Amino acid sequence: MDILRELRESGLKVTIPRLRILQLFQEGTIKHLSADDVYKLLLAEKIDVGLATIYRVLMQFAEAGILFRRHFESGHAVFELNEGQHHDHLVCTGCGKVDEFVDEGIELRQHEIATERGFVLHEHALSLYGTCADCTAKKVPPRRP
Amino acid sequence: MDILRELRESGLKVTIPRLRILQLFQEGTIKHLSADDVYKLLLAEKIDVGLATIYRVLMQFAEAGILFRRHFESGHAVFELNEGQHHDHLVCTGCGKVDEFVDEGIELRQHEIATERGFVLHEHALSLYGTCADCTAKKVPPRRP
DNA sequence: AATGAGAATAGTAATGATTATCATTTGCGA
DNA sequence: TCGCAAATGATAATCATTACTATTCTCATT
Repeated sequence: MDILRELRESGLKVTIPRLRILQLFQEGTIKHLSADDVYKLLLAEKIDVGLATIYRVLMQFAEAGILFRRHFESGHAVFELNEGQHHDHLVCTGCGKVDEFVDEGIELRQHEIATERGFVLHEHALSLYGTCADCTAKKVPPRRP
Repeated sequence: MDILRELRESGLKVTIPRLRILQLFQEGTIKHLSADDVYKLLLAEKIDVGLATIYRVLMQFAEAGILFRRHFESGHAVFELNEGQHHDHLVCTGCGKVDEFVDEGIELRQHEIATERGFVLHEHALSLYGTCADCTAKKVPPRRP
């Protein structure tokens, strides 16, 4: 299977926790998961796994480029599958929904800005915070993220 | 003084910790300070202040719009003076230096993107991570932020 | 200037997310 | 199959932040 190769190529042994965690992300039911989210989901599947293992594995996956780690200024990290295509995030402060987008113009401009200032750009994080259509309809007030 | 008015207008009483903390930011020697940075700086000035007070005051200042709270995905928050003009950040992963910039084009595009997706935009955070000219010269390797 | 009510403080305990430790178990190449 | 390094689960430790509380301080009113 594809998952197995991906793990082995990263020098990681194929273990139950790693397989299950990777599957969770590949199912794609929820794209952004925190360590605790993963823990609860696995416990619900009656998989005997320690929280420490989850943190370890998520970190290794991020190192290996299998997952991305994001922050969304919420005090805890969330992870999502690296699907090649870079993208930024649009987060609803009402319901927590996360939308994704790519804008070539913004990407380009970022590189120009970095270069103008003598920086070599490695990475960037752009998150927009707002109220989504649903929450606007429900009159959920804006909240600082 | 101007600081006094700013505090009173926010409904905050004028106290030593608040004055000193605000001064730290207004001096502008370092623009981005974490709660712990502030704590250490005040202790160095022999000001008897509790860490809890710092967190409380920084939060109140942020609520009052006197300071901004930022994250830079480093696991802890940093604060900076609200000088009216919105700006984004360019962070060097080598030495931690933080540069600031504003780009009207990016700002505009962000609003368009949010609107296209039915979001009402309240706020956004754009941080570019790279290696600054100095660190490039010193061959400091890139690091994930 | 003295006073008093409520706000603010320092110290510390508590919390939540994450990391380190370590004895035990497991994957997998020889 | 065997053996050993790698990985795991349980738990303690750490780090940033928040909650709690008795004491102190600010400031509008005397």
